[in-house]
Amino acid sequence: MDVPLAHLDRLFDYLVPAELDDGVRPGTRVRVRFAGQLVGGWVLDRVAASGHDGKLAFLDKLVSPEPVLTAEVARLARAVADRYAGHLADVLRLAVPPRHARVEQQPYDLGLAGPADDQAAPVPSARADRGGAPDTGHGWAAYPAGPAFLRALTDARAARAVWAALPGENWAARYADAVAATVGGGRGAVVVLPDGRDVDRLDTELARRLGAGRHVVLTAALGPAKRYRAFLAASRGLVKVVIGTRAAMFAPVADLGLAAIWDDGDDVHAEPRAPYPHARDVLLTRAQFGETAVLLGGYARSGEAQQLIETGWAREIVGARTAIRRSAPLVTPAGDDAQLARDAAAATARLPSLAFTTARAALQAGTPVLVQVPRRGYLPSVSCAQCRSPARCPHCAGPLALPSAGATPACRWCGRPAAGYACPHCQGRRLRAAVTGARRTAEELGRAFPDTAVRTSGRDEVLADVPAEPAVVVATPGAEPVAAGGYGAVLLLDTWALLTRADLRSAEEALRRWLSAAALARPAADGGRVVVVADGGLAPVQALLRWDPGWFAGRELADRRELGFPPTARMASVTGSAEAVAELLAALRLPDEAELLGPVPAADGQERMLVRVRRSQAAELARRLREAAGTRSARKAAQPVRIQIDPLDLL
DNA sequence: TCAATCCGTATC
DNA sequence: ATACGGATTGAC
Repeated sequence: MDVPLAHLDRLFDYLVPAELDDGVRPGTRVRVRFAGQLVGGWVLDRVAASGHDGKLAFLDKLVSPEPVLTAEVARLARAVADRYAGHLADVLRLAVPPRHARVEQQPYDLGLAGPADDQAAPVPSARADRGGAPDTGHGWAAYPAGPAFLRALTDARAARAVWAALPGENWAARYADAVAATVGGGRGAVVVLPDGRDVDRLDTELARRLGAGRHVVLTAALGPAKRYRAFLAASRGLVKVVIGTRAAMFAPVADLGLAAIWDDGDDVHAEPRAPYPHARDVLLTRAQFGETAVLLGGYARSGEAQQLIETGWAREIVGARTAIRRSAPLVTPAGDDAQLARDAAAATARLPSLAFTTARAALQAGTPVLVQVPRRGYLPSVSCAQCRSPARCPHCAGPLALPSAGATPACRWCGRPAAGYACPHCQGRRLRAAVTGARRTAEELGRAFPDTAVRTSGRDEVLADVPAEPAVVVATPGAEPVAAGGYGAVLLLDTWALLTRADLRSAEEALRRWLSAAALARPAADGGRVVVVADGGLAPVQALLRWDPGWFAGRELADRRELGFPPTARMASVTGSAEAVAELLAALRLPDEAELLGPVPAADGQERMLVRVRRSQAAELARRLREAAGTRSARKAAQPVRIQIDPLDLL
């Protein structure tokens, strides 16, 4: 029922008029009269008798006989709504695209050359054939646990893997291998990718592996008609493989054999609309319902992925140490320099000499150079003036901030002042504000390297690839083009802005971005060099030097366990006007041992409270938050509150 | 005594 | 939300 009220998030029985008897099937959209008005609704089931005591009304109208909500997706949506303390209707809005009547009438054109059968799915090739994209050339065989994982997919077993892609890996080809193996085993697959460029890459690889018309791309960027067409191809069972951005996470693929996501640490996987589900969580929930295999891959590893390994839920697939040595570029830090460390502005205004000479050598060798610079707009935060670790509240481990220059720092979570702060790492007592530095421009680099083409790839214009010729390519994280044959040098600049962000995940995020860029460099043996302008003693820098995302993720997860952060604990944030937040908290029956943090100011003069519980109480907390939202909405609360479970921005 | 209004509760 | 019912209030 499409009513935006928490306490009405339940089933209602309606009589079906005789003339609609055929069309009204589970999964169809209907219109019903509810509390005097006509609202949209979903047919979840047909039953002979109702348990409802009062008198039943008739359905008003069948919107379409197309059963767009499959039983599996309905169940999944309910589970997602429960986990995120949200409404089923909200999740269904995310799961089923708006109807497009014309598309529904048209016969679907698969663009098939001929009928393909599952048995003909190609076997993963041992040799790479990539036309441009870098590759290790060994496929899944480069990973000791790789072939067994593919076999499990072919045998339709529910293997669950966290995959650390080797530097230079053509990850899209490996995902295509995994999808082909799943299809070969007679089952379907859903793959979620961060952005359109990644979708294109996998699309190309899949077309190569499966042939035309065997898979479909589902992204919000397609627009309403194409999106609904792609959706119908899946819900009608015309294709078994759906790939796309997070819009694809609910794709109605029957008999799901593989749920996969690439680079799950990328924050674009978090849905910005209520109830704010994360694609990784949705896919894991799906996998738990069916006998579905899971593939979480990336050059980096998220804390959540690490948790899956440590709890034994998933197994890791990593390259052998020798394979990593063979394919990794040589990474050198350029930032131990005390001078650079003391002054962030100086560090970003000048290209350190090592970075400059490395880039020049790569250009002279006839190879392109990638320069990664962070996007603008990071939040200022406070860190130790001596060792630069982010300053955290001694009480609740929230981030400290300076209310005004020279003032006592205070916690942004619990509001407690942190007078006499001493850094837990180096005992330093002075704090520094880490403000956003000036962004290096492509023009500046052009001056540094005259006679060399400087290209940019970023928010406005994203390049997919660049040729194997000397050029300086300036890119923001996530927009790095793939270079034919790999980059001769990769420079990671302005690392300060990343590392000192007032964000729980800043170190993990920095490493994720660095590894993704560094993975595009040639192997060290072919001259591939990476210069990271950061202190070589920092953990994420160490992880990059050693190319060991697993080591870092393990450390990171241990830290989060210590501090009581997700994913080792479950947090919920309640945001709204002070009055609304107080109202919700008054209605909330806190689980035992739940911790309340805050209030802290949020955007637009709003207020935010955090609730923290152990993971074992996570479901109970979500249930009670739903209940509290229900009592509030039943009392016709005027002001809205936003409830988020494990929000990414735990400021 | 009747209607206008308020409040609480249910919404099939 | 909207709709309805029962209680409450106020004017004749």
